[in-house]
Amino acid sequence: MKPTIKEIAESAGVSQATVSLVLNKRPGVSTETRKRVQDTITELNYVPKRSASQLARQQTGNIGFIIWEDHFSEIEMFYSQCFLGMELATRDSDYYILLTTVKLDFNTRTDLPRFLRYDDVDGVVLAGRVPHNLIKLLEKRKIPFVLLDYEVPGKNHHKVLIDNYKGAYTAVQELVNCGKKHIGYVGGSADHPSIKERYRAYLAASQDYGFAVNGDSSELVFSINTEITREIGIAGIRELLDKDVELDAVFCANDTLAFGVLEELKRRRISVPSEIAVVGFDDIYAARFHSPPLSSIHVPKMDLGKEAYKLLLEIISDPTRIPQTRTIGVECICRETT
Amino acid sequence: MKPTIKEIAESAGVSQATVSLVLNKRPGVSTETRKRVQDTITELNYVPKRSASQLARQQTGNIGFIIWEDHFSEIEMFYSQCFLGMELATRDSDYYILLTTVKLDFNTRTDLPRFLRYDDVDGVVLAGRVPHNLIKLLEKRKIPFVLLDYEVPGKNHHKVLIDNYKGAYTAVQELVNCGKKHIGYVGGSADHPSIKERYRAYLAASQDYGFAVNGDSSELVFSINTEITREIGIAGIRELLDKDVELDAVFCANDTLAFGVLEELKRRRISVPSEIAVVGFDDIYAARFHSPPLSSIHVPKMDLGKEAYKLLLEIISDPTRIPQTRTIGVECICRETT
DNA sequence: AAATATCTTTAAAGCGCTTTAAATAACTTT
DNA sequence: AAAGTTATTTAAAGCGCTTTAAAGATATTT
Repeated sequence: MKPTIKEIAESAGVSQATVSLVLNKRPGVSTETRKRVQDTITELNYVPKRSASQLARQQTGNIGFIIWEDHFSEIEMFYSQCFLGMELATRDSDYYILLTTVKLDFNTRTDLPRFLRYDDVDGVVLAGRVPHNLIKLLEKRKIPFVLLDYEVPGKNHHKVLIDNYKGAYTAVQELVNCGKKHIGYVGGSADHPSIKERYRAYLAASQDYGFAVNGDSSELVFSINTEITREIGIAGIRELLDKDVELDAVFCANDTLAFGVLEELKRRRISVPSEIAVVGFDDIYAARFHSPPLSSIHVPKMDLGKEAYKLLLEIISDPTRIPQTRTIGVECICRETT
Repeated sequence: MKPTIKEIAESAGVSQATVSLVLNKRPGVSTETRKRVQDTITELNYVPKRSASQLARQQTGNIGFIIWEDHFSEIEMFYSQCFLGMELATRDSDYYILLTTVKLDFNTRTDLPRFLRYDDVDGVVLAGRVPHNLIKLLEKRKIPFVLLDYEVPGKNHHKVLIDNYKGAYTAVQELVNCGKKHIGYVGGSADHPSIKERYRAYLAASQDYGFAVNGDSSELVFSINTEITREIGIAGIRELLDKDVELDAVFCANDTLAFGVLEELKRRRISVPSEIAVVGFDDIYAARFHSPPLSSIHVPKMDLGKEAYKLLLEIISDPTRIPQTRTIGVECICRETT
């Protein structure tokens, strides 16, 4: 049988309390005793039992990771990578992560993740778009949580976001640096907070670099409020092209759109990037392997997860802390479309 | 404060033991008492504390899910989907799944997942290719485990596999049904157990349907033992085409290869499927969206996970059980390349 | 040297369940 | 109606830690 703290105490000739103290690296133990205990621990190959310490110290040692099921299965693996980054970050703590998916139209009563139903977590990370009633429930139950790459307009939550504004601005700058002067915008999901930011940055850049005509770049913009697909990208570039305004570059709100744009450009035999340059956003896996390889804004997904975790830890240790937003930087990866 | 079993007992006018009995749906409680207890439980909104019951009953209630980190990040999401299926399956049990990744060249001493280091799991699922020293360690420690879509040649482990043989055979049959008579094979990773099976099935079918010349179909085969990529697919079909044997269809050991094959076919302006039909294996996400959409063998990934979980439960409850293999069926999805 | 302050160490209670063994109640048999 | 069965119920011990309050050592002041 595995040794318990009692065996260690006896074997080291001290009390259980002392062993517990050294186990948790707490002060109040003389250096010699500490060493002696340490040694018997390694000698007897002792590992403390989680359930016992959890019970005694009244915490679960788990943190939940909740994600909309469609997002998890998504080909881009954005949130899976965030999860991975977080998992890596937890490795030198003693938190375990419980990953689960939820439906977007989920019912607080019937669909609640088990770890919430049984109060088995000390905190929760909500990745991407999640049901608002879930968020409300967490607030009501006073369970510490942080939003990852998501925000509820008008609400003040702890969250970690990617720097959409800076990323988009950088993307446009890249285009400008390529000598482009008439930079269009193709976007979907117009009410998504991230997309809004990207659009806002585009607009600002269009002012700053003066490719807005009389302060108005609307002629260069295609923005629609439907789910983002490659087809939307195609439709977008078509509209801009057919409008017959001058156009020598396009910033796309994300890579999927950019693929659509490139597809249509190829169909029309418009050369990229010489005639029209393109840059996307997200730097999804396929961007690198696309032909031509797509220039895009790279998002350090693992870092997002790691940061969410670090923030959550802070909230857990001080639940009264006022909501804060942490922003993760991005960078432009230039490939062959610029 | 949340009520404990003691409050429930008092409120229902019974002993803690009785409450525990009804909590665990165990016999030995009269129907009326059971109901009364049940009612106070719901009334007081009681949920048992996990750590307490775990401690008392000496089990962890966790099961580990280990996957090679490269596999987890893979674009096909094969194992993530398995995980999802498993997670779904656990929802009406009270097991939590702890997901972690390992490096393939991992060191048993330094890289051991925490839940293994601290004995925090009742069982483990190993998804896909995993380090053999990990497997050995689990055996030595007598931790119940099942392999998911993987096997160690010559070793007898509990495992759940996809029916590679049947799938490949079905694929070839599909080609035969299309009226094809000279069916080639393009494969990579020749020493991978799954690929071997697929190849074996191809060979058998070539006999059965008589497209092997004098019992020898080697002229129609391109098989190489390197990592599978699209380029290998291209190289494969080139070799077969340039050999100048009759060829009117190709079965590819997986979809990635098939994409390569289709690319080269398109380049050579060979029409698909009329001149050469193609079928892949795995039915990855991109298969459906490829142009033309690829016919492939669909693998129910969620079912794999679910089955692994069910098998693991059985092993946990009876660790002496002799190793068994469970096979998950597959089906041919016919799209536009056949 | 006595009194006081500081540092170590520990006895013991408590966390919230499960389970065993014994007590009690409810039926059946003689 | 007493004895024997069987079905219910429960007291109490135990799971393996943490933590508090107090005791015991040791060092510092008067």
